[in-house]
Amino acid sequence: MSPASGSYERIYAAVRRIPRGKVTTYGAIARLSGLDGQARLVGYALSALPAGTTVPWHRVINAQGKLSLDRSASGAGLTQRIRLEREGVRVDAAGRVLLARYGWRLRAKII
DNA sequence: CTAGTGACTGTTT
DNA sequence: AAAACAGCCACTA
Repeated sequence: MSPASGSYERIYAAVRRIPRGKVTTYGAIARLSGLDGQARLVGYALSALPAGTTVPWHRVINAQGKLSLDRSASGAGLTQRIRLEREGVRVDAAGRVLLARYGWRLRAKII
């Protein structure tokens, strides 16, 4: 891998700013990275992360408050869930998180 | 160069 | 509440 694209670095930097025990959405990371409206690109960048990365990618979930990797609960999906719970973030059986309680910097869009 | 794809999102069925 | 649509843009073939 080595995309050599500066966008990835900005995305990773934004993800590292998420405090422990908090979560945020792909759209919010995109905005913090100067890539407003390009949530898809954030997901693409995270999928390219190496295995031993220090980037807290597990704190990034979708705008519906659910884990995007939840399906089949295997591999990364299970890892994300375990890491979140270890930080004190409660994850629903359906892979849902209460953004109203654990969300980080999600205002500034409503009204 | 074109075409297909995706760890997304908001709106409309 | 769940599914379908369309918009968005970088990456790969």
